[in-house]
Amino acid sequence: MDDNKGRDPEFSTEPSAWDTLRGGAESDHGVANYLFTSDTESSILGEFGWNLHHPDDGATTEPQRFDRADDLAGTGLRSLDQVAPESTSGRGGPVQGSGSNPSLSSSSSEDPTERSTCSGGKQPEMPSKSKKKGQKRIRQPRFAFMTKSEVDHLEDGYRWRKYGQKAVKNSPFPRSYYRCTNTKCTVKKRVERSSEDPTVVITTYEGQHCHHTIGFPRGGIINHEATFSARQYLSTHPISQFHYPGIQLSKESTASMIHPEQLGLEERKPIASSSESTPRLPTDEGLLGDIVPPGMRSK
DNA sequence: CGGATTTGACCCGCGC
DNA sequence: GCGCGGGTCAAATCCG
Repeated sequence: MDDNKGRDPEFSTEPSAWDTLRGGAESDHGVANYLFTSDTESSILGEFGWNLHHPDDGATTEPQRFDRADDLAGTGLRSLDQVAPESTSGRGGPVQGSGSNPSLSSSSSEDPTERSTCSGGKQPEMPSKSKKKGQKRIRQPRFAFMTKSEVDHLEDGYRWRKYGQKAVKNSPFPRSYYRCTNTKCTVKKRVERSSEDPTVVITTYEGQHCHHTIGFPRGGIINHEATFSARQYLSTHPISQFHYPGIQLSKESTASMIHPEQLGLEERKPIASSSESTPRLPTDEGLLGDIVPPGMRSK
């Protein structure tokens, strides 16, 4: 809805972004892409708390972890500018509100961790429409996964507000942009369908929640056990600190596992590459304890 | 009426 | 330098 108009290749038949993903994986900046292969994903997912399966369907997903923006280059989600920790999106308008007042952080989270992860240390407010020029934006860590599902929306225990939708080049399906409704939370996610396989939903999370989940308003549940396990896993597997508990497919979903091979992901970098040894994020200190919902903590 | 969504405009980075 | 494409803003609109 924008510049795309007029030259919108929206319905072109060219390869999709995910085609790029398959073979175009390139981490120009030597950034490590973390991809859970079929070998490890199940265990990791399980321990990770990704109950990416509908209680009835047993749907699964294929997650990929991106520590930095650039890494998404491989996913076709290229050219994701770097967002400075202080400003997830330079323009930080009202909606961006997240940053509105990190220091305000209320109640349960006054600890520094929350500030650092939630607001990313972002400035309380950015003049709208004045993205700091010259300031390279540093993206927050991302975690993407593909889900075979009829529905786009995965219940993950958080509330999201849609703030944009764009036509994706070479794909008949638009990409939707959501951000966490929590004012202190800057987490965002993109949802799009694979142009190649319309049944595949690609969800990319960016940032880390600094608050608790709200549960599943639509009747879903959070797998506390799994999440707890995830905590334990995370505590010993820094790489997995990126934590999104309780992802759940909705009823209509007929999700099933998508194997890397099917997506040509075997061409991607192996899960554990270089920096995995130290996959820690700048803001991960004490993170785990903060992003785990209270109920799970008490466990 | 307030919150969520839609959607056109704008900004920015990157490739050519 | 320019055009393309992605990402975000924000006013308008929708909806409960």
